[in-house]
Amino acid sequence: MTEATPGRRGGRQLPTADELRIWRDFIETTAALGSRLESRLQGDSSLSTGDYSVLLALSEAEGQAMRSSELASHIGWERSRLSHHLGRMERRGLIRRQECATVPRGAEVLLTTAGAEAFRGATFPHLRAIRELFVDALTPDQIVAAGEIATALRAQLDVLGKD
Amino acid sequence: MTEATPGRRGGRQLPTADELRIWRDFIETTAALGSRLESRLQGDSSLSTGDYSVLLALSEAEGQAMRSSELASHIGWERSRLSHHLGRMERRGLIRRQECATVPRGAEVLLTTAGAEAFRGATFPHLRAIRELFVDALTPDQIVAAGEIATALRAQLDVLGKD
DNA sequence: ACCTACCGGTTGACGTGTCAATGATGCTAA
DNA sequence: TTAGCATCATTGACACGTCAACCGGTAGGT
Repeated sequence: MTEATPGRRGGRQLPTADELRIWRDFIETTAALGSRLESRLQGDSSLSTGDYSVLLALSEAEGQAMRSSELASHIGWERSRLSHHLGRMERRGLIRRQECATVPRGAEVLLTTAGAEAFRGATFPHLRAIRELFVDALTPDQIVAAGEIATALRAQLDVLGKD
Repeated sequence: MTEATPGRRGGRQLPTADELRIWRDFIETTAALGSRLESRLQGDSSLSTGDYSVLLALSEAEGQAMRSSELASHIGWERSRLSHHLGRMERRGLIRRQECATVPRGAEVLLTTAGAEAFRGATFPHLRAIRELFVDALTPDQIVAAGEIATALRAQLDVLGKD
């Protein structure tokens, strides 16, 4: 680097103009990509990506059922978020909740037939959208690079903690 | 199944397992990055990234003022979204709205002193967070690659249209 | 036994985003 | 002129997320 003082990364405090431009492109484009996926899924199946995550997890679970906390940590959500979301999904008939026999004060979340059906109908168009919007947009090298970038960013998020 | 004829990219319909894993890492990590930035900004300045975008645009505008529509297209928001957001920012005293002299039906959005001050206080910590969470996480090559990936993804979003 | 502390889950308040509908006002064409 | 029509902005209804408070129950320590 061009810095004289050997602080961390040369002691530079702020991003350069180029770095900032790339940052904005990157964060805005990935956000736009996410919301495009969201609206594609919505149009194809009337499910949100949140619904999809929940249905995917339940579909793969034994007995198409999971305890609420377990489900939350499996898909990486806070319990409160999941609880609100399950309420909305229950109103739409996609899942059911019932007292858990084994765990006191536990809630068992189960997939309904309507939920399973909605998930089956959503899978193919969703994966196709991922191919069209992500895989087809990039060269194989870029896909690999995207994976490495994600790994590096995740590592930095982890090392800096929740501060 | 559906593919006796060679479609594009060898007729492959769905992403491979590797592509899907990278996709998930990528989209989840970028989303997490965005929300970490959000909460850093919130903690440092009590502003959201939405607030920041609005304040940035107004700060750079002549007379610290802009017409609502102009502002919306400048930061790439729908007008309805902006209107809701401006309502909340106005309640907090960050901006003011008044009838526009030049354009009939136009609303002029102006930065208040409190808004300008909040923006000044937020800038440095925000840029520092971008450096820590993004720039410092990646090698220079990866930063360049991230820019190229963003460009390629954006191009694909544009070519596929709003469907 | 009692107090406390945690644990699983829910709830309410509020900020945020989208969509569709609504004013309010100019522009244009029959 | 007037009947449409586009434009600028707001509004209401709703989905989604986070935060903090809460409730009910189990477990430990005294």
